[in-house]
This record gives sequence, C-alpha cells and structure tokens, in this order.
Amino acid sequence: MAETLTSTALTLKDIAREAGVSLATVDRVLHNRPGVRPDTVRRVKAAIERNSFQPHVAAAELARGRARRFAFVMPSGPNPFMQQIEAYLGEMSAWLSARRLNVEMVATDVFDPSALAASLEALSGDYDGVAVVALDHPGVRAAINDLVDAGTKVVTLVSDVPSSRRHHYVGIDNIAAGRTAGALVGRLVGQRSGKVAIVAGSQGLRDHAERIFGFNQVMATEFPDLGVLPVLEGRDEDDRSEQLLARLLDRHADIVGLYNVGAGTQGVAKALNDKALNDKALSEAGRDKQVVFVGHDVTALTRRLLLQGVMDAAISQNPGHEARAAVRVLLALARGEPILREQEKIRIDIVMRDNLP
Amino acid sequence: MAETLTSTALTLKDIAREAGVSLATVDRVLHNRPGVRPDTVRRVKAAIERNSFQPHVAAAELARGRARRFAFVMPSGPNPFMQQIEAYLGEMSAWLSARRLNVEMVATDVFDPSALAASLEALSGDYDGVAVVALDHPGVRAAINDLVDAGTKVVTLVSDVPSSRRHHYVGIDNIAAGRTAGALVGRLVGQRSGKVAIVAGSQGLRDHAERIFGFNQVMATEFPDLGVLPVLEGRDEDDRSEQLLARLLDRHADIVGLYNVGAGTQGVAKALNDKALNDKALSEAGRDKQVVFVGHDVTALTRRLLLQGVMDAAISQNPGHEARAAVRVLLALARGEPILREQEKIRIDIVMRDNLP
DNA sequence: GGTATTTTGAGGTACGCAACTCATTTTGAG
DNA sequence: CTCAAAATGAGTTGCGTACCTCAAAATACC
Repeated sequence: MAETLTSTALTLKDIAREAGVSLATVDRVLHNRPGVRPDTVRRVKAAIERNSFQPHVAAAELARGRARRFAFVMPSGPNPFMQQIEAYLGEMSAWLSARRLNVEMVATDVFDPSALAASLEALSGDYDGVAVVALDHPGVRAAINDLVDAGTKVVTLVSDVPSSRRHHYVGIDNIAAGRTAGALVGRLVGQRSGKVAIVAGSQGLRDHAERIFGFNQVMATEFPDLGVLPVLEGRDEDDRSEQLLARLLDRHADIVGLYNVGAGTQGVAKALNDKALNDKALSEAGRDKQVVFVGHDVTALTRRLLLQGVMDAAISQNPGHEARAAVRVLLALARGEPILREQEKIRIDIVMRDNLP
Repeated sequence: MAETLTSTALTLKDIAREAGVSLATVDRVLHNRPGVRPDTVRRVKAAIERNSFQPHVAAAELARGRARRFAFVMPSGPNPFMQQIEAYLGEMSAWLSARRLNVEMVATDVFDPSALAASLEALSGDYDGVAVVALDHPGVRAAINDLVDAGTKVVTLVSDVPSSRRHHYVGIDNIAAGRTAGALVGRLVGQRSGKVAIVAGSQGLRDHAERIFGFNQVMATEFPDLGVLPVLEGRDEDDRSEQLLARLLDRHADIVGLYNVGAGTQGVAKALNDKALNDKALSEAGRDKQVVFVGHDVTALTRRLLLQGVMDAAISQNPGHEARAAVRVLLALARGEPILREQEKIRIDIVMRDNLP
C-alpha cells in the first residue's frame, strides 16, 4: 500500500565504519583529494554505492562557507525576451538569497564576437558558474572553453555553442521549433492555396537559420502545394520588416501564410493589418481571407495580437523556465549533483489565444 | 555593468544586535513562540524587514534534524497518466534523499469518496505534507480540512477541491484546456462544414465536465457553423468508447471533428480508423476527408497516433512537471518559503507531431 | 509593598559535512 | 634492514540555525 521512495539517512560516519576507514579518508575520496591508495578508494566507493549514500545537501552547503557566485551574460539593448529573463531572475531573489547565491548580470554586445569573448574572459576565476547567451564563433568558443578549464561551470542560454565544451545548453531545439511553425501554418491555412512568406532577423543568426530550415522542411514534405517565398531579412527592426513585408504583400495577392522567425513583430503586424483593411474595403473578407500568422515568443505585444486574432499562434520558449533552469543547472553542476534532465529541458510551446499563459 | 541580484549574507545574530535583543528572542519571534511582548515582536520584525533577512535554508534544514515525510495519494488501477507521475517521482529519488525527504505512495480508489476520505484520515499527524488526486465530494473536503487543521500541508494534484482549504492546487485549468481543444478542432477543421463529436469518461467527473464546458463555449461562440453532437460517455474504457463512437460515425456521415476528453483513446482511434478504411474503399479520400481528432495527454499510445497522423493534437499537462511541482510546493510550504507561482503553474501544452517532447 | 507572572537574556547542544592539522602507521625503494 | 615517502587515523573547528534550559529582569496584580 505505502511504498517508500527514499532510504534511511546514513552519514559519512556510517560509510567510514562500513568501509573500515576513518572519516578523513572518506572525505579524501569524496573530494578527489590525493593520498589514498587506489584499493582503498575502491573500498570506500563500494561502501557508498552499496548504501546509495547521498551527502546531505544542507550540511554540505552549510559547511563550505563561502557563497556561490553566478554571472549571467546577456545582450545589452532593449530585447523584450531578454528583459523577461532578467525579470524572472529578479523574482527569484528571495529564493536565491535564502541559498546564499549571488547572481550578477553582465550586459554585453552579443552580436560582436570579440566583445562577447572579452566579457567572458573577464569573468575568469571569479565565478562558480556562468550562463551566457552565446554567439557561435571561434573566439567565443575559445573563451567558453577557457572558463571551463578554469573550473567554472558554463551554461549556454537560448543560443547554443555546441562545438564548445559548455556543460549544458538551456534552450529549445530551433529546428524543431521551425518545424512546429511550419506544421501550424500549413494546418491552419487548411484547404486554401497560395504562398507563404517568411520574415527573419537575419539568416546569419544561427537560431533563425535553424528555424527557417525546419520550417522549409515541413513545408516541402507536408504542404508541397504552398509555395514558400524567399526569406525577408528585417534585422529584427519594426520599420524595415514592415516595409519589406508590405512590398511583398503588394506583389503577391495570394499570400495565405506568414512565419515571423524573430522580432520586428510590430512592423509585421502593421503590414498585415494594412492589407486586411485594404481587402475589406474591396470586398467583405471574413476570416477565410485572412493571412495565417505564426510567430515566436509571448510578449505584451504578441499577447495582444493573439487576443485580437491578428496572430494565430506563437511558438514560445518559456523565459521564466529558462531563467530558473539556468540557475538550477549551474547550482547542480557546482554541487556535483545530477541534473534532472526532464525538468531542465525547455519545451517548445504552442500558444494560441485560449492557452495564453 | 554588473548588477547584483542578492544582498550580503546576514545571520540571526546580526538581526539580534540590530533589534537590541538576544538571539533567543529573535528565535521566539521567528517561530511564533509565545512569551514576547508585542512591542518587541514589532522591533524584531522591523529589523528583519529592514535588512530583508532570509534564514539560511541549509542551516535551518540541518538544524531541524528529523527528515520530512510526504505522502502521495494516488488512484489504484492501471492509469497510464498516474503511472507516469509515479515514474517521475522515482527519477527524483537521488534529489529527494540528498534533502532527506521521504516520499511515500498511497494507492486508493479515488472514485470512491469514502475510501478516499478514509485514506486521507489515516495519514493524519504522521506526515508533513500530502499530495492527493482528489475527488470533489463533501467527505473528501472534510478529510482535507482535517489534515490542514492538524498542521499538514495539503496539495491537490491534477484534480482540485476548490472548496476545501488545501494550500495549493497543482494541475491545469480544465476549462481553459477544453477551450484550447475547441479552438484547435475548429481551426484545424478549417473551411469544411459538418458535425463535431465528443467522447468523455463521464460528465460526472469534475475535470471532464469542465473541459466539455470550455469546449462548447468556444464552439458556440467561434465556430457556430459546426454542430456539436451530444456527449458520448465511454467511462474511459476502450471497448465501450469504440462501440459508441462507431455507431455515431455510422449515423452521421458528416462528422469532421472529434474531441476525446479522457482516456479510452485506443477504442476511439480504432473506431476512427475503421471509418477511414471504409471511406477509402468507397472513394479516394485524402487528408481533406479525415476527421480532426484532438485528445488529451502524451502517452505511448497518443504519441504513436500523433506520429501516424491519426491524431492531430494532444492537450497535455506535463506529468513530470506535476510530480516535481507537487514536491517542491510541499517542501516550500513546510519550510515556510514563498512559492514560485510561475514555476509551479502547470501549463496547457498543445502537442502536435512536430513538437512531441 | 510584595508576590506572581511574564518577558528576556545567556548559554549550551546538536545537526552533517568541509577543511584542515598533526601524529602514526604502512609501504616501497635501496 | 633502514629510511623516506605515502597512506591513514584521530581530532578540531566552524558553518547558521533549531530547540532547549535556567536564571535574571521587568511588569502586572492585589
């Protein structure tokens, strides 16, 4: 009837007795300190295994004395998504200080590889852990590897550098995100035929490129009747995105779907809106005439657009989850605890009007 | 450039000095122990506020000595969703034992109010926290309130009893889930016209009733052209669901959408499949002819159906998240820590083939 | 005023581990 | 066998809090 998931509490002393050694030796083994014969190490580890001993987190934390320092290296400039991550870190402040964790924000120009690399190098030695919104570039990769070699735990956030030796990536699979967007656009367009437009920040950005790749993959295989127009590069700027899109809508009257890969949402929405008003003036166009609009991230703006019905779905990576996961992962890494992969995995959320968080 | 989110570490001793009292008095105030003049209480609390003092979690945990005991009261019987929750709790076992937390599973017949109430009463006094998959019934409500009065922290899991004094509910808003399902069915059906079927376990179950309510709400307001057929009650059994649905599909050739509210998915899929084969024999029916099928939860079965294209979308509440959130909330309640609402909120996930977790 | 009662201070112990010192034993090389 | 080096034991201290006891001081009551 009642089945227990945890064993009784053993202490280091019990392990020492079990292994027939002293507390000091167990401590040496546990912390990879030198001066223990390989055979003895084996005996101690066996005793730990046999009893599935877990050091008491609270005791360990209390004993080590000094607080841990983590740094978050984030893009400077007004990126609403990044601001949300910061805000959620702020909400954790009580949680953090109850655990004597210091989290510091470091702003840097993420799009300048050498500036980013310099910011990272500057952290060396002073921090137990670093979370960084990274750019995949050789200089950045080297800086990350240097941090890792110095014993700092490194987590890439939102944007990964897979070729580095970072300990963990907290973010979504952008190819899968693009595929999801493609499936949504295709399915929501339904029976209608026509063309699909893509607005991105830049195809040079790794995450944007991956999303576009995934999107095209699905369109090609599952919705071959929908022609995909060349990608517009709006540089994540509202004005530019609006102009480019407006021109495209002018030239192609048969656009039925739109995928906005990055930011610049305001401009995209405006261009779409102008077209809708225009259409309405010409004839009575209902939902059937409307362009299916799928974008990314739930912000104040996209939330409004979803509620108004201008936007049909947002692909979202939960910024709160990302902020908390980054902290938890850094903490687990620093403590040498296992990471709960399921918990820290960032999922691709489909957000429509009725499941707005 | 580098902005810190956490303050320097104060201790109780510092607070005592600040307030001009002894450590013992601070301790009395902190734990609501008697024997302190109201005026002194105020002074101490002011000092705590002023310095935004947070007791060191690790020290507190270490000092209290005894381990905490939590109980999970779950339905007996082979419910895949509940089994997933148990499995995820199992994955946490290292995490739990490192914190000296004991989690015990208690199986009970959740559909029998008096049995459930009895199970809850039996836990009284022995546990620091209880998570329960509850049934909204006066007897159960009373049992929950008794536990709360006895000082046990109580969290309802998956299914809520809002009228009780439980401390927290870990689960989704089922009305919103139903609305989401409705929006999906409506949008995915697209231009086609026809009828929509609903298969539920029972309209007597609170969560099923709420989902149906939300579903109908959206259908009535946003997709008035789609007629909703009376709810089939399959009792979450495969055979019964299949038979009922097969008969309905026979009678109504124009069914274009289906919402499966609960379990019995295997049977529902079989009935749909038989119809599809039948249609194919009569004419060449592509995707356009297929019934849009939206259901709940990602299990081995629904995963397969999504991949096969039989099912179009699953509304999912992440069982791993629910398991971990329940533990974290119970722990925070027991410690008197604030709850990170954002973190513990269970979201309504839309899962389609391309964002299968 | 004196007594009972309440409030406060002072101090100790324990929790489990990290990190350290120093003495002692064991081992291996010559 | 001798001696240095390596391995191990034994012990201490401190982390910040909970929880407890006992005495002293302050206050309330008659």
